[in-house]
Amino acid sequence: MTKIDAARLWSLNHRLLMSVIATVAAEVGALGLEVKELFVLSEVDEHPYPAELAAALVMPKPTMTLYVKRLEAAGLLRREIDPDDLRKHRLALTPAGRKVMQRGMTLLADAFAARVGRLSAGEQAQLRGLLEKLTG
Amino acid sequence: MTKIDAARLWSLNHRLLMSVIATVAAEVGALGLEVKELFVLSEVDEHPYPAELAAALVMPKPTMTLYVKRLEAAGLLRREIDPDDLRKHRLALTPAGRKVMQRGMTLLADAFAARVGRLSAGEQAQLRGLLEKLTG
DNA sequence: TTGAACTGGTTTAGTGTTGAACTATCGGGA
DNA sequence: TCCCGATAGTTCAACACTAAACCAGTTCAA
Repeated sequence: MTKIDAARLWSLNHRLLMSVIATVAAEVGALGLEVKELFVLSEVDEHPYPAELAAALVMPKPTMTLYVKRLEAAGLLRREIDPDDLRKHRLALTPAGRKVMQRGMTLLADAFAARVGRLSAGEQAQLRGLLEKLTG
Repeated sequence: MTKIDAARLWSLNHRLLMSVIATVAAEVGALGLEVKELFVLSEVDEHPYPAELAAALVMPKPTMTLYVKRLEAAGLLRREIDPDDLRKHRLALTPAGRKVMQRGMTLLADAFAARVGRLSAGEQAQLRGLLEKLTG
């Protein structure tokens, strides 16, 4: 694969993602949530500390502070000091937060699926495996 | 593939792209350019009008106004009124703009390729095939 | 123990982005 | 010809984002 081909693929891929975000923004907004906030919620189980979350989602720490604050105020997230390390704030989804997160991810998945419908189930699994290697 | 898996797939893809952007930001910056400005340059040939560009790159028109203004001021872009429709501003890369664009896209491609390098030759071929189906 | 270096998280101040409203032009129908 | 609705692009005020600096708590070597 030549360099210019890789750049082209990358660019198309980027456009695909931007377009999916734009498509679901309105529906996700109806849940009282922004798309980026939805991403935060979706990773809380796996990365329950703000600094971890920020690294996983590739965003600066102050931005995460802001999102966590908003999500907590909205009652979607709980936050408590970690007794083992008083610097850390352990995060957890509230029941409402989990519900909204699942609905939002379904919206996102639907929009994405509409575009990747060209791939068979097997191919989708394949793609997932490859992306996991790339992001690991 | 369940919906939640599709969401996971989307999330992985998104993280990959964000991470590549973060990686090249400094090098592209050395060219006197932001990554998003680079994207604008890369699409000018194909979409020579601001409104078209904004749609193609999925960004609002005022943002495009700003980028075009900056890129023109930097001497990377030329802008002239379209004689056939006085509302339109036809855009074209200057020689300097084309050079910078090509260098920037190479940086982007290299960063992408560095990650693709984790995959075996067979896996790379697989990935390429899948992405081509997705974006083709 | 102490304190220097590090990590988690927040605040602030400045920059970047964008929705809403605007101007100018176009295109088509009466 | 004269509207009227639509489109290209811009302006501006409001909002979102983040770099830099900061505080608090932890770790570990001396």
